Amino acid sequence: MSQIVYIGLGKREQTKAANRTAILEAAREVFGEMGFEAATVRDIIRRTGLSVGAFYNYYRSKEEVFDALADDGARRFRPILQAQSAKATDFESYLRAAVTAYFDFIAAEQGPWAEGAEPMPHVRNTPEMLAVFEEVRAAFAATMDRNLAAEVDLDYLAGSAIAVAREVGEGMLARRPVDVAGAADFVVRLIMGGVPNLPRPER
Amino acid sequence: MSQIVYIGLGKREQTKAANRTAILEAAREVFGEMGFEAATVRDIIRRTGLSVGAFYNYYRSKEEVFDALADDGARRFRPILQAQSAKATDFESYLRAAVTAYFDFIAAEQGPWAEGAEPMPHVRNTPEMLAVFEEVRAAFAATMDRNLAAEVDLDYLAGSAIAVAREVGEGMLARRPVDVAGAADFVVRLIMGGVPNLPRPER
Amino acid sequence: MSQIVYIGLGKREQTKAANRTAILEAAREVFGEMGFEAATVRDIIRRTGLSVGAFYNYYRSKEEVFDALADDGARRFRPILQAQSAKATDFESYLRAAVTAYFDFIAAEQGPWAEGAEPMPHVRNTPEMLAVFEEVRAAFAATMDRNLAAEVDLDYLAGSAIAVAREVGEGMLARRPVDVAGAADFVVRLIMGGVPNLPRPER
Amino acid sequence: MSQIVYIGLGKREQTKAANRTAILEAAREVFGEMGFEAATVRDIIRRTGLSVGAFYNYYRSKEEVFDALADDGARRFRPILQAQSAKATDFESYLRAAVTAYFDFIAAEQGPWAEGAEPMPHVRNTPEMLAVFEEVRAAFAATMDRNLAAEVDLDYLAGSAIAVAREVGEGMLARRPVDVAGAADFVVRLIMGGVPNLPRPER
DNA sequence: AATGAATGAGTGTTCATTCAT
DNA sequence: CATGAATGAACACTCATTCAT
Repeated sequence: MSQIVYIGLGKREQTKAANRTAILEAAREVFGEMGFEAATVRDIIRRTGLSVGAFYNYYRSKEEVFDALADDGARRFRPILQAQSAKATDFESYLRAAVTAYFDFIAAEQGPWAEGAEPMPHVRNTPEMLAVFEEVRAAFAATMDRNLAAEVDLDYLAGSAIAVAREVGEGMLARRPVDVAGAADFVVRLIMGGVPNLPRPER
Repeated sequence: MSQIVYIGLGKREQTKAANRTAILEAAREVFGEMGFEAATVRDIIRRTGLSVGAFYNYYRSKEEVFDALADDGARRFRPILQAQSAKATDFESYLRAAVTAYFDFIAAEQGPWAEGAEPMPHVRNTPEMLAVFEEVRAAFAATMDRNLAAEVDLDYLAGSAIAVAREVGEGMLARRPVDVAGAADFVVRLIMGGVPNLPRPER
Repeated sequence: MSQIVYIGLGKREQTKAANRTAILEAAREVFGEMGFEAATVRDIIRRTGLSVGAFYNYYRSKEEVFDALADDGARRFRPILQAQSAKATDFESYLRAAVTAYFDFIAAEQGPWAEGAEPMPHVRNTPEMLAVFEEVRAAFAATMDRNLAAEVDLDYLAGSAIAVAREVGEGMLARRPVDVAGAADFVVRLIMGGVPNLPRPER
Repeated sequence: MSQIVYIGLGKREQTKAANRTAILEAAREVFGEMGFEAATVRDIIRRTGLSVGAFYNYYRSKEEVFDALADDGARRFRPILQAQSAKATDFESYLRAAVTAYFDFIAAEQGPWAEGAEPMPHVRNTPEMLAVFEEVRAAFAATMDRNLAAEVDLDYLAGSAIAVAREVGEGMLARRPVDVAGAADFVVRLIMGGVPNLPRPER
């Protein structure tokens, strides 16, 4: 008596999963570019080719996608950061790995913004970003000297590191050629030793 | 009994200027309390006692008041910055003076944002904001060691310093009590010497 | 020292009042034809030539117009009914006067429904109707024999009288020529004496 | 062990019929509880365990189920009416039997409408409803005095009687306890002898 | 047949902006 | 200039209906 066993997902489930992701990705972009309030559900679905109705088949409200983004962001980013955190023997090497990973990421993603479009948006207060912030803060605490970590203002520090990485990342994307290693080096040196420690750019 | 003689502005001009300012102040409050998107033009004019129509006599759009607000901030902040720049003998003292001035400034302005309100929406790159950036960059160049200044990536550095100041400034406003000196010290030490140089917060 | 005194309303106020009324009338029709739920705000304003926005300048919500209708209906109908009630010496004469007034009213209003259109709608449970119902009930109580009024089921009776008047009124409008007096006579006789008392229609 | 042999309907047909009925019953409940407009197709099928798609296999639209419901009521009620008509010897006894049958019928069906729910939306003139009207008119003609019947406006009368029965029936359902006999008595007496003939309600 | 995801017109409502007064 | 009523595009969201599976 034979029975065919389907492993994995049927076509329907595949499409569903794909749509869910598509909406999520579109929402990430749109929220990033315009902010939560300014972004409309139509802005989001327009990028997916789906209908307004479909949006509500997958998420119950605009707020729900926003929340889902936090989950997803944390879910995708955290392993990367955690991997670096695990490998890293000290704070500096963690920082360098994390910043490099981030710069690689945005360099790879910059595609859409490549030409003419709005400048790389200031993504802010996305739940996703808050999750990343927490991750970074925790990694800072974990990889820093125990004493140091206990004595430093970790919120200010993590916030500053992220702010610098964002700012420099944005500048990096605006320059040709895009120099990930150089930008990362700048960030790491600034954070680790301040101005006197800064790399000298090539002429 | 004598007539008062207005020199400079007629009564008409005075009211006009007063209305402009009233709208600007009301807008600052309202945007602070509800965020740019959520705030309505009616929310703004309601606090001025003027009519919707009058609003459009003074500003062409909601966006324009918003920009005027950023502009106004920058316009008022630039002279302060320049004064510090003139006084400063070296980079660190300039940096400290500038950051302290900035923190004093935002602490004074924060009134409406006081507690729990939405964060100020992302300030767009007003021409005046760019001017502030240039101001800082120039001051960095001027107060730094000639050699150092020539060899460091001043755009990245000025951008980073501003980003850190903004980030820490925002954090500062969210804490009670608001500690301008402590926050400024954090920024200066981070920029001047990186993590090892950071102040230890009081327990 | 002369002063022109405007008596009455300025042009603005006139238009405002006219619009308010226009919306109310349109709402009366639309709610009548489609019912509260099915009726849309757009259905209402379409008949006024105003814009959606204007609707909300006059009424805060769809529900509010509906409620306003009750007020208005009571306000307009009650005086008529009360006048009859005051004049009437006995129940029968009141009933005849009220029914005749109602038939005159619908005969005069039938204009819009005249040709082709939907049959005269069953307006029901409009707050307006409830107000009229109460009026009729009170008038019944007032003009009936004291003993009788106390002993009869006034809710059933008023409801029945209104139902009959509506039904016969509808029939009346569908016949040519429209015979108000005859229809009213039918209703009065049926209510006053039942089938044996009914008028014999002319052949 | 033998095969069960279905006579008449195959299993397929049985399920089909069952589904049709299930949808009809669910719709009766849902329309009763929320009103036609507020009720959604999903509300209906949710109670049947079927899918939205299945709904449309049985009825072409939400409106169609609604009409089917009225139709169904009329179809089931007509034979009852005809039976009374056959039995009745005179007009009054027919009227009483018919009204009582109607009140029994709606009292039995009222289940879902029980307390506080929206009133059943206005029943449209289903062909079956018109048939009921004709039935009543014919029975009036048949059971009335030949002379009387010839001389009275039978359309107005049948319409009035039905309107009164509906109105009082609705009122009856809204009172506790539900008093079929009392309500029927009211209707019959009103139609047969008008106000002076009305029953006196118990105190 | 049955399923349930997809569709998109439609809902009540808001609000920036215009313009007659 | 000031006023505030009018405008209509836009919003988040719903739901009857269709249709690929």
